[in-house]
Amino acid sequence: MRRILVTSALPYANGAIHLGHLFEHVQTDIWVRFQRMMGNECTYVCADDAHGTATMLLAEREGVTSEALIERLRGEHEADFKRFHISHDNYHSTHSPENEHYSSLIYTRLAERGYTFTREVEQLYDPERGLFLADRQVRGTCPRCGAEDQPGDNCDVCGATYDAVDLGSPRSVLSDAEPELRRSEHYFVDLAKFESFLREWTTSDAVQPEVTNKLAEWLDGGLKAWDISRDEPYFGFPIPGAPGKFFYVWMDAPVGYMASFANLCERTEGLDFDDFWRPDSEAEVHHVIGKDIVNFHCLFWPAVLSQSDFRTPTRVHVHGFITVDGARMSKSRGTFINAATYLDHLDPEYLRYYFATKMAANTDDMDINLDDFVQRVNSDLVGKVVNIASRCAGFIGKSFGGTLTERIHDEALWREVSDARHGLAELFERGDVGRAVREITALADRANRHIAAHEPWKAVQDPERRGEAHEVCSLGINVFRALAVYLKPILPAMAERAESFLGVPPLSWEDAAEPLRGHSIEAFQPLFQRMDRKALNRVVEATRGEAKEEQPPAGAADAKASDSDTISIDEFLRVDLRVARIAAAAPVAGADKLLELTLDLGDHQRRVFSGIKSAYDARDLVGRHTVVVANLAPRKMRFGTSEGMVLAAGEGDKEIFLLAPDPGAKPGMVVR
RNA sequence: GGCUACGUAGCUCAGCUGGUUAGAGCACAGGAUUCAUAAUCCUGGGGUCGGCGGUUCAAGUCCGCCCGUAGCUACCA
Repeated sequence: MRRILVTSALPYANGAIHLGHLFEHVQTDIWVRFQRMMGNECTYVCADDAHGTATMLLAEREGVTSEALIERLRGEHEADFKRFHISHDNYHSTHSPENEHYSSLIYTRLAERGYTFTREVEQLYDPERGLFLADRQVRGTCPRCGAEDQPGDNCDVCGATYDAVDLGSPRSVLSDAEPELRRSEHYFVDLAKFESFLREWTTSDAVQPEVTNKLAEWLDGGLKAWDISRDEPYFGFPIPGAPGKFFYVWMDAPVGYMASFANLCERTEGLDFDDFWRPDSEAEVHHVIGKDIVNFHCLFWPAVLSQSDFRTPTRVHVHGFITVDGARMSKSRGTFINAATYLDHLDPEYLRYYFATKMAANTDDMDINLDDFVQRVNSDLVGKVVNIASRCAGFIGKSFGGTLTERIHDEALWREVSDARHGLAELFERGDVGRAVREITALADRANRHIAAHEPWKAVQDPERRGEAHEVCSLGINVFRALAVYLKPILPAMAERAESFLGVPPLSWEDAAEPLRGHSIEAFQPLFQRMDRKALNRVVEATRGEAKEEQPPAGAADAKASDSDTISIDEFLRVDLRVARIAAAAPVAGADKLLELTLDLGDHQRRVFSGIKSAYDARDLVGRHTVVVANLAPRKMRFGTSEGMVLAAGEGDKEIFLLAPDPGAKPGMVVR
């Protein structure tokens, strides 16, 4: 028997559980339930990630203490996961005594052994709020492309990466105050000292190959020291022996896995913390995470564990991200769906099943397609799998006294279904659940074909073929039972209903090895309802509603798409057309169709990229007047941001004719 | 900008180390059937495998460039 500890990434305590969290926890839960069905001891723990500036500020905005906020969210998160049948053995918090203990212990051991040091750091400080600002809490002008109001770590417009101190005219997002540069002593983990260990660990089978590649990038670039301290005020744990300094949230977050487990051990007979976490432990530790946090889990975390007398993870399972209908989840599109909103309208197992069809062992992103979602659930689960039980149970009940035959009608078919348990177990083990689901539905197809070919509804009328009808339907029930075994990690509630229909104790994986013979079953009750597309639409609508509540001032006419071919005068007037004088024009290095135009709009100048190079020479344009769409949303282009569009006629290439007002028009004049 | 991945039928995806006419499910069309939750079975149409170029007897598969998407880029978590 394997002894396994499994974790999902800790949801952050600043919002509700949504589809993204659910995907990860369902994925983990399927693996965990599979391991348990195989007879392994599998413990699954998680916790809320409670610390950091973001929680602190959110609590402040809500007028509650950080402790009250995180306790409320922890309760909500735990309840949401429960309703999705996520079988956490413990759902703890990183703001716990156990976590403080282990975080301090790990830090102290690293410090004693010379793996930490301190250094003065210059950082922007908000004088009004009295705290140091993270890069994301500062906005200003991009030092590379000059775009205004960009975050302090990288530019949304040109993609440049920089430090917040390099921003032009910086502002604190908390107070709008101008930040000051202040010095402060920070604590670091000297990651460079772990390089040879990490080279080995990251190329072991603890991570997927593509993750090894990604990690090689950091290793090859040279590991920088990891800043693990933050100055007060900060919601977190004080660093021992360092007044006013707190552990950075990412220092204690992974320790939260240990802490949650320790908390569980304290009240669980036979579960011993050290059995799992001592360096030579033979138990397994598996982390399931998204690809955005591999550096924390595959560099920092194994590094600190390796030198603080703890074992390193057996395996880190990295998954990709989900998009909905081809786009990132978005509140305004109604696709940033919260667990609670979903549960108001739909059965959690629909989503568990659909997620399962998408799961693979790689780090590819996966798309949640709402139409596909409904189709897969209805045609695969209800139309194929459950249908087998549904179409056979009636005959068994009405014509054969509710008892299955001793004999198996088609040994070859049964063997095929039964033997599939070996291959399917391998697929579940390595996380290739999508492929497992495809194989399971293929088995359901086989059974439906077999039933159709032997026509029990006709055979049952014929005294000579009555026995055959009984055998065919009995085999159908047995196939269904095996499929229920295979689907049980994905659909635990459906499996439970199947167990009571079949009159059997909880199914384990090896139950698929042998069929039921001469066994009595209960009357059939629908095991799974078809999914209603309208209910899914209501989820999307409700999510949009939540978005509106949160951001009332959103432009009302904004998203309104007109069905008609004509537009109203009001719609036309929303287009702000202005006369502009071309103050400067230059080709763009590296672009073969673009000219960079500097336009004078009377009271200000702006930069516009225009695809007119094929028809105009830059020098001929300077001084000309033309017409520009002045309120077009700025467009991020490879060479910078275009702040408008000049109007021209023609098909392109040499056939481009720039619009020009008659003489007398002045820059900035409104065009109607 | 750099890095790691991904881009195959309307949709979701399979195609291992390059090897006969590129596959599946769903959707769609036609037929069969009626036991079953408008379920099932049979047949069929549908793809210049993101684009261009290269290596090779042979490329969806290898190489280069380009386009698009996602994540990362170490102080958002």
